[in-house]
Formats: sequence, structure tokens, C-alpha cells
Amino acid sequence: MTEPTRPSGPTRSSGPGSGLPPVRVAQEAWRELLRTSTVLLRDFEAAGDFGELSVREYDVLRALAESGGADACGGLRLGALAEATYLPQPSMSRLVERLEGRGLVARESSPGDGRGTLVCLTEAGRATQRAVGRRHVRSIQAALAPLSVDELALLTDLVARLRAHAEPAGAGDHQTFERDAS
Amino acid sequence: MTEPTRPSGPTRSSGPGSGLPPVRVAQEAWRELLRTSTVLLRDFEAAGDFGELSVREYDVLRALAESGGADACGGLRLGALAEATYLPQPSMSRLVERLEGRGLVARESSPGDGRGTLVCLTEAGRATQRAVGRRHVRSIQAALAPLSVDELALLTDLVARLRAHAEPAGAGDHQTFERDAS
DNA sequence: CACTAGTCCATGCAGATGCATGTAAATTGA
DNA sequence: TCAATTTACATGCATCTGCATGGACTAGTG
Repeated sequence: MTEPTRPSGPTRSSGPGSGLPPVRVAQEAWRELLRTSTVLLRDFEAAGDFGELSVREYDVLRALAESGGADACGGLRLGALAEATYLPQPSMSRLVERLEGRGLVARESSPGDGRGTLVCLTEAGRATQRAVGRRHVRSIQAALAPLSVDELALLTDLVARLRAHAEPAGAGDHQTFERDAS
Repeated sequence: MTEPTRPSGPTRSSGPGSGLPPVRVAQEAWRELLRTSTVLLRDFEAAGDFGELSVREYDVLRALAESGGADACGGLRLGALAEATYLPQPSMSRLVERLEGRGLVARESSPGDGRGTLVCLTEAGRATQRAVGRRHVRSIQAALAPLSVDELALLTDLVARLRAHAEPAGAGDHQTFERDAS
């Protein structure tokens, strides 16, 4: 919604400039970016992509699944999980607690550091993550179908440049690591 | 994070094709889109853009400010507000209740329909919205500075096309109106 | 006009969220 | 080696959220 005032909305901007004040261009871009990600995420949830999981819960399972997985457990420390999902540490603590209660992850004391907690996927957790992941991937492809592969690559490049320039992460606390990296 | 399998990350895609499987291109685009909007929003909050307001509260004040404003009150019905901000109606009811308690909005029975509630900005609410809005606009411009005006217009166009294709809104309930404008 | 159905918003209640803080383990320094 | 500091999680507590439901009002039908 919004931006109805100008019938010739900015959406049609194909040529440079597009004729509206530069100040507005940035606002427009941010609003559309935020709204689109909100709406798509809402649709994914409504479509049942995540089954019995919340988006955040799925995010945690996925982060664990992507995290090496080679070791005996291949899990992640709680702090790393919190960072990876941009969630405050206490929230992650509770979230993991609930996932553990449902048998999707296991907590074990971090080897070498008695303070740390290593969070690992159980087999059930891995299976759930895979099932949800498959559904979700299909939804994503359907949702992004309006753009060509080249356009998608371009979009990715544009937003990646924005994110790279954003607050260098962990401004609050924690050490700031960028694991892996796409 | 993510996409560990392929060392040559997709981020470098500048030319067409970019050489990675089309399936992955969509996933990459969605993840980067979601992460970027999340991180930027987080930064805006951390920077204090919204002052004493939560993002959702600001969103409500802005929706009201943009809604005509010509009439005696120029407010919006509660349902319209809920739709405009993609919030469930009961949540909006509570949110408005709190904003009213803080003197930022006023509720009055909708004229012509005894069921409806018209939500209006108070003078304090309008002033707050303007102050926050000014700060926020500056933050937005700073955050989007890495992209040229043309690139921003392009980005807006790409995401707008995605959103246009998404679930046609009001899939749940309510009528779906597009009132006014920024 | 009575009656059923539909719309709009508020509320009960259970669960999720996050800030401030507490506890345990590791690190530093004398 | 031991106190002081720092790091890593966990927990108390006060909201905030949202689903299911309720209450008030309007619209549609005979």
C-alpha cells in the first residue's frame, strides 16, 4: 500500500533518473524492500512452508544443518547461533530450550570450554529441516519466478552491496565473526 | 552464511548466468533479500531512529499521517490499519490501545458505522511521527548510499515486481483497499 | 418487524520476546 | 595460587503477540 499519490508510480522507472527527487528514491527503495520481504515471508508462512515450526525455529535448524555437520555433531555454539540469526542471546537460549524439548536439537557442554553450550541437530531435527527445506525451496522459486535468472542475480548483487555496507554486525556485544560467507 | 558447498560464491555474479544452478539463484536472492532487510532494520533501531517507539508503532503513526489527514481527523479504521501494516487485527487493537494510552492517537466511533473504530493522530502523535520520520529518512539515505539513484530505481522495480506477483493481499479477510498515499 | 447471517472490533489466555541480571567457567595479573 | 575481570549461557520479569472467542452493530430475508 502506499505511494498511491503518484499515479505514475516510481515502479515504472526503467530509464535512469525516473524523474522523482533523489531523496524519495531511497525511501521508495527501502519501503518496497521491507514490504516485499515482509509480504513474501508472510506468504511462505501462510502456505505452510514451515509446518510445525516458526520461521525462527526453521532458521536455527537450517543454520545447524549448514554448519559443517561433519564432526560427531557438527553443531554450533549458542552465541554463534544467535549471531547467525540476528537474535538476542537470551531469546536464542529459550528457543533452543524449546527445540530441545521437542527433540529436534540436543545441547551438550562445549568441549574445551565449560561455559559454552554446543547445539546439535538430532536425527529428527535433521529430517524435519530437510522436509521443510524442500517445501520452502519450491515456494521460493515460485515466488521469485517473475524475475529472470539474470535479474535475480542482479537483485542479489544490489542487496548484498547494501548489506556489506551496513553496520558491521555485532555492534552490541559478542565477538564479530563472519563464518563462511556466501 | 550458507552455500558452503560452492566456494565461488554467487555474490560475484555480475555478468548474466553467473554460472550457478538456477535453483540456487532464487534461493540466494531470497536469503540476501531477507537478511538485508533484517539487518538494515536492526541497524535503524540500534541507531535510535524510532526513539521511544517500536518499529510497528512508528509504522502505525506513519500510516495515519499518510492517510489523507485533510478531514477533521483523517484517520483510518482499525481494520485498514491492520491491513496496511500486515498485522493481525487483535494485535493492532492492542497496539492502538497502548498508543492511545500514551496520547499519540485517539479512538472515536466510526461515523456511519457503529461497529467501526476510527483511529486518529493527536497533535502529539503527529509531532512524534514527524520527528521520527526526519531522523529515519536520514538513516535510510545513509544506508542506501552505496547504490546510485539508477540502481535504487532498478532495485525498487525488481522488488515491486516480486511483490505484485505475491499473494494478492487480503487472502485472510477484510476488504482490500488502497487508500491514499505518501 | 423479527430473525439469521455477516462485519468489526475487543478480550481471555497461552506462549514468545527481550532487557536486565544472575551464575558458572575461563582469563588476567600480581 | 588467588582475587578481579571477562566471557558464555541461563533465568526473572515485564511486556508483546496472536489465535480463538465474545460482544456490539449492521445487512439481508420473509
